[in-house]
Amino acid sequence: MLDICKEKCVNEKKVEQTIKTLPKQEDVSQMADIFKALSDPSRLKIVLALLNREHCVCDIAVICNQTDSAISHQLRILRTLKIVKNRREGKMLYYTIDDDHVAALINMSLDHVKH
Amino acid sequence: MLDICKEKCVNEKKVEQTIKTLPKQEDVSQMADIFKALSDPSRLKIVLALLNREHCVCDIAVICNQTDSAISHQLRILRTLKIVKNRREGKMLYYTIDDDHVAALINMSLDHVKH
DNA sequence: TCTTCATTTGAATATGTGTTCATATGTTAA
DNA sequence: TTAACATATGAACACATATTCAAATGAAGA
Repeated sequence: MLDICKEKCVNEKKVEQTIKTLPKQEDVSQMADIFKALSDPSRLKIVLALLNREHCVCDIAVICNQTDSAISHQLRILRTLKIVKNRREGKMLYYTIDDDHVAALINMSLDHVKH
Repeated sequence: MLDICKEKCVNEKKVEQTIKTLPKQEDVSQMADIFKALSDPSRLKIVLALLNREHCVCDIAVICNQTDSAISHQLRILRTLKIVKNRREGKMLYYTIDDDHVAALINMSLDHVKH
């Protein structure tokens, strides 16, 4: 399995030891998914807005200076990842954050930006 | 500026109040950059590996089951974002994490995955 | 019912991104 | 200098993704 390594510069012990510490590939993928959700500035801004309070789609559109449609597309992605949820009130849908860890993640990245 | 809103469903007060809470656009972009760096499973795996200990490029390649070249490309991105740094030892370059917040971010997302 | 309006959806397009392959650096030892 | 090797780089490709536009839902009121 690691035979090839012997002909290369690989330090097998270090490699094996680190491999043991890695989360399952499936967990790695899920972690990446969360980060990906927050990796687009438009989507991040939506989340930041909803972190302040609930908003309907067209309010978010104004806040983010984007089309209702564009916002709706992004909200669907966030909904699929269970980062946001919505409640209907008449014609309008009010969105809120549906994930406790998101706020913590974002605050941490804000810290990072502010050195 | 917000005149258009009066003809639409927008709640100006809520919108204005939320806009005040938003970080500067530049900060939002920088936050998104960090998340983007961790949003690719291959790149995330590299960071996870380096979180355990320093490794040279070809060790990382074995750990991640990828080409030296692919790893090198990803490391450049992580280097540019100052998430990793390297030190030379002979022919080899040993990479380590160069960012205190990254570990915290990752642990938080691990929590998230594990509910 | 019909109209209006908020939101969603789908297709199209333009732009971004990860990997591969071939080639270039730069270091060590002969 | 040369050869061998670890890593980096650039171009090319295939694939993902955000936004736009047009059209479809679905709710409320006339």
